[in-house]
Amino acid sequence: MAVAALDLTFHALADPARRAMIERLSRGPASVSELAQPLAMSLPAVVQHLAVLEASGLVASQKVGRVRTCRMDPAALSLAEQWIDQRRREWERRLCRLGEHLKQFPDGEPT
Amino acid sequence: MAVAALDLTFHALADPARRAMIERLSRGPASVSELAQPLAMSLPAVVQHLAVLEASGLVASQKVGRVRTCRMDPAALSLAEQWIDQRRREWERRLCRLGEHLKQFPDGEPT
DNA sequence: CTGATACTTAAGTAAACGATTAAGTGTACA
DNA sequence: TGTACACTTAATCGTTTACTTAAGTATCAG
Repeated sequence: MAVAALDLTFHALADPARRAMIERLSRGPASVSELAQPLAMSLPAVVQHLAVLEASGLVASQKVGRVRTCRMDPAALSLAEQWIDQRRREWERRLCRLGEHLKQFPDGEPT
Repeated sequence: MAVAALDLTFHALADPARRAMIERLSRGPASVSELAQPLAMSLPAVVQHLAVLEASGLVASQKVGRVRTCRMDPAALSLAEQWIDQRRREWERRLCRLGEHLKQFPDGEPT
């Protein structure tokens, strides 16, 4: 269940244009045009990237008049961060166990 | 430059099979067959996923005799985690500034 | 030497991606 | 009213992905 959410989130983060959009939105809301302005691509391309970001939950938007305002939602970002952190912790935990183990056998691996 | 590295890392993390492989490797080294065993796909498919993981630097492997042993490298993971953390921090920093601002204008937005 | 094991390589395929251009919709404003 | 603006939709196109099967290579065990 959470698997698919991580799929969408990491996939959304795997593109430099989409990360640039998130970097912009982390500094505050922006319209679609404002998001598109620094990017070297057509507006429809930007909108497609935006759809990927919205599908992942990283970004939400609402339209008022003729301008759509986008804002970042850090919750999806935290989910991804937590997954990474858990893997890193598990890796470190294993190193600790390994160290404790080696202390008992000062002159080489027991097995 | 670091952009391409994040591309590769997030792309590597965007697939459930590859995340499963990393989860396995966070608990210790494993052979290709061991990585493949819980996955519902052919061995060549697993090897292709492994190539993606190695290209991102998340995993390294070496062959001894006929068995290739894979181990996780947490450095690439940290790089991704740092990018996420920076975005979250910037978002939070902006919330703080916004709060300070609103304190000066208790009855609505100044602009 | 023979056979089993552990990959490895190659080739092919269906679907997803990332972009484009062209045309359309709905606001805002003079 | 009419024109510029801010998207929006649709159709298309070349590339990359995520597999597959089939066949090949290199150990190791007896």
